[in-house]
Amino acid sequence: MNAAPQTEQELLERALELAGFSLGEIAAKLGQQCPMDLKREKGWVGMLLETWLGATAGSKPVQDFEDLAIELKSIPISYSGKPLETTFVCVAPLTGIHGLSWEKSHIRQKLSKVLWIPVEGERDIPVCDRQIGMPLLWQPSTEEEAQLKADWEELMDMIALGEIAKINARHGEYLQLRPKGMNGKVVTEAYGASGQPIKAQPKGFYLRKSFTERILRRHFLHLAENNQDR
DNA sequence: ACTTGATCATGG
DNA sequence: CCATGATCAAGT
Repeated sequence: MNAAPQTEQELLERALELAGFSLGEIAAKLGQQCPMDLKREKGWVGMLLETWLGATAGSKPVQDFEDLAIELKSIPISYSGKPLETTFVCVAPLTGIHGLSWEKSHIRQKLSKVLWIPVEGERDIPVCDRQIGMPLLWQPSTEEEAQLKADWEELMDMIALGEIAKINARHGEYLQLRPKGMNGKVVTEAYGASGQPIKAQPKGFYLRKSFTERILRRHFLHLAENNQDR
């Protein structure tokens, strides 16, 4: 519905205007029905915000706001203000990874600039009543990027060595690999232990809650400090 | 209580 | 199948 924002400032202003509205109010403005729960429409909140803000990418493997190089992420928040879920970033490449570096990786590109929009996510709040929070435009600090890079290199080393069968969600301090697919039967091409092609379950990169919690806390604590001065 | 592994919808 | 958008729910 809404046209793509032309500048970062315009995108931020639109996101700021969303704060305080409920998902049901925004859905109504878009002529959409609000689902009773998210069991069968897990991406509904993210799609709603994309539509409202004028995201352009669709299902292309680029940032939501390609021209602005900004990725949009909604993040479900608990009553205590902490993330209720990990954050999916992108699928992990399992083949053709020879010579791939963090600097050239898809995930680094996606995380280079993210507009986080917190949304109430407790299941006892009806979806239509859940309120949208203050947006946060984030770029990884030097430390954060180093942490992500370290995890990424550990995980990608396992993939490159054909150890995909050994990978589980326990690897990686801030970035983890988890199954990504319609169900456990979906398979894709990967490398086996001796370099031979094998079939494996597709994997996705997810940010652990401890990482996103720190992003949110740092930002909103900073705001609180600034407000004390006024 | 919390995380891991599984699952759902949609479009190309 | 691959990509996007994620949350559910079993297991520990």
